[in-house]
Amino acid sequence: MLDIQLLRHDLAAVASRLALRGFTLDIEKFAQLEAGRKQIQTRTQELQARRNATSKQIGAAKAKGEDTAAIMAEVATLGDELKQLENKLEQVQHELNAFLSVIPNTPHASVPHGKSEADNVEMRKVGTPPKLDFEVKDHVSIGEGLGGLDFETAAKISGARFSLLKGPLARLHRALAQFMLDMHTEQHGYTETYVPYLVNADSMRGTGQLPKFEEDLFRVPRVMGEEGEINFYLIPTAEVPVTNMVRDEIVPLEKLPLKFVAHTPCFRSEAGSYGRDTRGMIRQHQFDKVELVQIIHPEKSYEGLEELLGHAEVILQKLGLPYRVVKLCTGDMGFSAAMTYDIEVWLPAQNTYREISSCSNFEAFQARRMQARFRNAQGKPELLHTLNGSGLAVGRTLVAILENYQQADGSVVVPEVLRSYMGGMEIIKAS
RNA sequence: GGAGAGGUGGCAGAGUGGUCGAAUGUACCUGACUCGAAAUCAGGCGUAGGUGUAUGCCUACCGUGGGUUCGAAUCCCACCCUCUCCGCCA
Repeated sequence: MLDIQLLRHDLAAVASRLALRGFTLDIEKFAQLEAGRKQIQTRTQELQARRNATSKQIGAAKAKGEDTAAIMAEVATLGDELKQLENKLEQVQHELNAFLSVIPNTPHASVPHGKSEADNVEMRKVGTPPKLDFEVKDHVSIGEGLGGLDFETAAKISGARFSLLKGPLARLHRALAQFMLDMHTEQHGYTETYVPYLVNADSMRGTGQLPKFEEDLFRVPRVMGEEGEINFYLIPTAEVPVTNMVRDEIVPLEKLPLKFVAHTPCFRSEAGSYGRDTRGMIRQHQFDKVELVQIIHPEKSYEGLEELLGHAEVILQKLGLPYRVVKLCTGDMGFSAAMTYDIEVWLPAQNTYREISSCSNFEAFQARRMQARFRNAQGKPELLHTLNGSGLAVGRTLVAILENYQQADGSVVVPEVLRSYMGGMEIIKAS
């Protein structure tokens, strides 16, 4: 959510910044909603003030035992208009709120301008793609060849876009998550958290998934009450429950920054991605991810973003996986982000880099929706900044290991840092 | 699932229809006293919004949403959450 004061005072500037990311702000609609709101609100408050004053008179008069019939008759005439105005005001405020809540964040000034993925800017390449002097297989062939990856059974149990791991590959998956958690808690200063996987609508609104992206989520109906249904939502990322820990909270200044890490499954409906990445584990309805979240002082958030990005990169470095970092352009950034770096890992079978982590600064965009604040040096509540990034997507990391560490005979070498998590196993062979 | 208690300001905790946005304590800020601090004393101290050049004035907010009333923290209804006991249970 953008600051409504900013829109009131500098509408044109906000509109032009949003235009950079391909979003057209309906200036006229905003002006019209605002004008309506102002007029109705002023009139409503006038009437309320009059009603309150008169009611007080009645109270005072009654206390003295005077007759109040005349004043009561007078105030009674206010009732209808006031009720109407109050309803109107509520309606226009709802409209205004709905209007605001689908406006994306404004990009940071340093974000490169562009329309799509093609305009993202490569920051650096780290590591060298392995030279494989044999016919390179993709992770599906490798995994199935090892007898540890089974899409058919997953499809029988659930359907398309699910996978099933067995034996050493299932263990490798677990090893990866453990390794990442250990790195972030022991080396990078994050507090490990275990969080709910089903969250309420307020939490989804807080981080920006709702109201605009409901079709990307799995909704779990909970109660059908008189007021309508109450839903749970399956988390599409641990960002949602972890960031919402500070929703409606005022965090003491000295506790900042809060740094949390969580390993959770993520559930995405992948509506609108029909036909994309249908083969393999790249795009699934369910996948595991280790997520880093920082709740941070506004002046420190860009520093924090670089740091968080570095924490994610270390994982790839330790695993010996080649990757590159790209800075997303204005047109490719997510709804809530002010700046985003993607980390892309090298996948030999695709002969390209594929996204394995996304690290963003949301500035106060999420915090404003969540009313997540801290008490500043003057003792006044002020909005926090929020950051998050994958550190890393576990399934895609598994894919990268299978492909980068594959051998001519179809076996896969276990990266050294994972061996202690694998009971000392150095190589995964077909059973 | 059954029975009961409760949700009020940063925290604790009064308040059962009329100057209650809310006593009191505590925390915090300012001043006095002090070489300085503690203690003491005096004053200040919620959030959001509207409006005005301005001291300011006004509105809303006592879990959430409805309702009754001239007037609701206070009465009524529904829901959410927390706690205690019983039952069931990974």
